[in-house]
Amino acid sequence: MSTTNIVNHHSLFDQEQDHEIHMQTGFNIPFPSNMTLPPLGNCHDQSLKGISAITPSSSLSPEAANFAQTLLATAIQKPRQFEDLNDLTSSFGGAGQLLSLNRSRGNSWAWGDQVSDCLMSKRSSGGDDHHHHHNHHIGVSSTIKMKKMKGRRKVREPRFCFKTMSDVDVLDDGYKWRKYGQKVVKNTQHPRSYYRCTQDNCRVKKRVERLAEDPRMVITTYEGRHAHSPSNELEDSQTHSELTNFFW
DNA sequence: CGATTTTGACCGGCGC
DNA sequence: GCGCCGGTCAAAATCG
Repeated sequence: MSTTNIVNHHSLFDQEQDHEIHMQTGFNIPFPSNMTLPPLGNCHDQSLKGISAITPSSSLSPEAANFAQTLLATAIQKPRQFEDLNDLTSSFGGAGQLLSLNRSRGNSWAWGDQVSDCLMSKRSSGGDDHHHHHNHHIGVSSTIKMKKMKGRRKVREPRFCFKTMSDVDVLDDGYKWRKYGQKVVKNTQHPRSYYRCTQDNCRVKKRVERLAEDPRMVITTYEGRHAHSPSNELEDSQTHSELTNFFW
């Protein structure tokens, strides 16, 4: 077992000093050493540029898919720690078949390319770069400090997205969502939908769209972390046990 | 009738 | 500055 590092986006402007951004990582989970995940590819979707790379789905072995499935469910529903994996409910075994998983690396934030440019140069010169090509890492972990740009201090919630082959647009992830917007995406006929977690005081958002090149693919992007567990009752949490027990 | 969806308005960042 | 674009708001419509 080696370790896979799941990377979430953390972009925090230091509240006191105006000068630094800290990129942080998420968490580590066990990863069987005899399994290889497909290499990170590039995301062609303009709207997702900088958010993450998307892995080619066809090269995913069943084991890897199963692994990724567990991974995703864990990341979504138990983002903070990976203990207590028994009551983890994976809802991806139904209509939506998970084919690929991708982790975010560099990011281009809403306020411009300065951040991502700095990030990229930092990465290419930094010592963490070799991790990119390591088979047993989905993502990369590092802590980066960089200059903050002028003006407003803003906080970006951690984000990650994944790609799914699915007929249904919104995958049941155990949380309850309320749609608050829909926009047409340039160069595709498929709209993008915006959802917010219905839990009070929970500002987690997700958006769902279809890949322009392959409309069978659904791209789900999560932003933020739930400060609560899935409010839905764990009515039939036994049907996913074969998935969640793959490793534990 | 409360909750959710729909859908155009609105807004801020960015490029020209 | 202006227009485009991604994201959000919110009022009306719809749902259950």
